[in-house]
Parts: sequence; C-alpha cells; structure tokens
Amino acid sequence: MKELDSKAWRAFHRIGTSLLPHLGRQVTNHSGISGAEYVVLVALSELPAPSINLNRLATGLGWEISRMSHQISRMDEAGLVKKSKNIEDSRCFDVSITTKGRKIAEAAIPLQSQEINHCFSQVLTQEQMKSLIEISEAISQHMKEHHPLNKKVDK
Amino acid sequence: MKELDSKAWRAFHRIGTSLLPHLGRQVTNHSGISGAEYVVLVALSELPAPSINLNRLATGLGWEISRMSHQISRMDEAGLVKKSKNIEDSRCFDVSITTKGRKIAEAAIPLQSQEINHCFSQVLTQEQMKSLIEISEAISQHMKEHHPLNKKVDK
DNA sequence: CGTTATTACTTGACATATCAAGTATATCTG
DNA sequence: CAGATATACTTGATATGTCAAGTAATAACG
Repeated sequence: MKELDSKAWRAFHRIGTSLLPHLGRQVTNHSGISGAEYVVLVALSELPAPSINLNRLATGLGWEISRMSHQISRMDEAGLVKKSKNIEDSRCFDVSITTKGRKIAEAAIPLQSQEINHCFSQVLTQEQMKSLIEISEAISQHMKEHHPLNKKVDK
Repeated sequence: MKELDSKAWRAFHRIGTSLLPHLGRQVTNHSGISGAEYVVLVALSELPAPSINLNRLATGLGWEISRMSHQISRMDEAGLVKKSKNIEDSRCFDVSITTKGRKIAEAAIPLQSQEINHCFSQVLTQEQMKSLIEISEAISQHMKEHHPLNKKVDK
C-alpha cells in the first residue's frame, strides 16, 4: 500500500470515528433521542408514502435487518413509530412515524442541522463538499456491488 | 442548511456507517480479532517506545478513556497486550503489545491493507484521496479545538 | 504537613450492535 | 395441491460502547 493511500485511509477513519459519534451525542443532548433513533425518524418523516416496510427501511439506511427489527421494536414501545402487519403479505411489517415521533424529529432537525453546519459545512469549502460527494458515491457504488449487507431488494 | 451541505453530509454519513463497519467485519473474518482490537494493536505495534500509557493511547486514537480501559482489560485477558503500573506514577498504566499480539497484528495488517485497497484506494483517484486528506484535517482540527473527547494531554 | 484538588484510571449498569437460530407466511415445482 | 424453498422478520445470547460514580495516588495550597 502506498503512503498516500494509507494516509488517506487513516484520515478517513479518524473523522468517521470522531465526527459521527459526536453528532450522535449532540442529538441525545438536545433532543433526548439516540443518533440511531434520529436517523430512523428522519428517514420516516421524509417518506413519500405514509409507511415503509422494515426491509426497505433497513436497506435504505444500510442497516442489517435484525438491527432494524430491534430498533423499531424499541421505538414502537417508546411511541416514536408504529409497526403494523402488511395486509397483502403478512410476513411484512409497515413502519410509520407517530405524531409524537414527528414532533420530536421536527424539533431535532434544525438543531442537528446547526451542529452539522458547525462541524462540517462551515469547516469545508464548496469544492471540498463536492469532492466528498463524488468520493462517497464512488465508495457507495463499490459497496453496493461487492459487499451488500442484505440480499438485494428489487427496485 | 443549503442543498449541497445536506447532500454532502448525507453522503459522508453513508460511507462512514457502511465502509468502517465493513472493514471491521473483514478483520474479524480473516484474523479473528475485532476492528477495535485491530486498531489498538496497530497503534501499539507502531510505537517508537515499548509502551504507552493508557491515557495517551486513548487520546491518540480519539477514544474515551473508559472505553480504552475496558478494551485493554479484555485484551490483557486475551493475552494480546500487557498492562503494568508505571513506576514513577502508580496511577498510570503502561500498555504494551505482547508477542502474541504482535504476531496477530503482523498477519492481519497485510490482509487488511488489501481490503482497504479494494474498497477505498482503488475506488478513488489520487486527487480524491488528496482532497480527502485535506477534508479530514480540516474536520479533525475543528473537533480537536471545539469538541475534545477527554481533557487535553499536553504534548 | 494536613487538607483539598486533580489526575488516572476502574467499575458496574445500562443501551446498543451483531450473530446465529428460529418462526411464520408466501411462493414455486413437479 | 403437497412438499420443498424462499422470504420477512423475531428472538436471545454475547460483545461492545457509554455514562455516572467510585477509588487511589499525586500535586497544590495555605
């Protein structure tokens, strides 16, 4: 491995393991939900449809299904989301955000945006952000093709 | 938050939460140690001195001290590292890598490099990697200044 | 010196993640 | 349509991470 590769990887590893946890902690502090809960609530609140099945939700966020299952169960108990059996296929579960969940998400999102601004957007130039998007797309593409987490969900 | 900012953040979030765990899983598969153990072993194996105190090790990797304490205890039990009270200041612990730990690290490193190559270096251009290094440095700098995990350790 | 801080870690409880196995419902195949 | 497969989750055990509180040793102060 070349010098540059190693340096780039370490750099990436470092921010991945410091910035992401930091943002998670922030949500917890200002809104009382975990980083994982935040991500799920945002995803649900942006849905074009009122609900989505668990499998697609997991795949969409790049999570293992089992993790999502546990997470949704907890969030259901906490009243943040609602889980209901799909009528057509009763193996499937439809997940939707509750009023309570939406309220919390709507309060959390601007605070979180502000923090992201602070630690991310304002620290980088436009060029750097564009570059980061390309980088991410290249890596995501590779991961999707070569190391998918769950079996493919057909479009 | 502007469109670009949001897109960049999501892109980064996505790779941060997919690529890093993937690489962790890989080490476990090929070398039987966790991603966290790998990171610690590599850090210890690269030390100029034979040992380092727990506090510095944690700070160097951007970990909480408590986490490092748990981790080192487990790795000590597993025979991967050795923990010994510092003679001058008996509150401190010196951590060093054992022969067993070094052997495992030396076997794991090339395999891991290969995987990093695969998922990271070969997927990006030289330019992109250079850009990523700059991005990381900007963010790391910000984090160090504004949101340090533990109290500062003076150089 | 004795008292008060500070530092360097440890500990334990709890939340979360991961992995392997299990269950129930669909679907496919001869 | 019966039996075999596949799918969509669930469950439980175990490993890790995180937080708050504790302990012990050193340093700092009056």
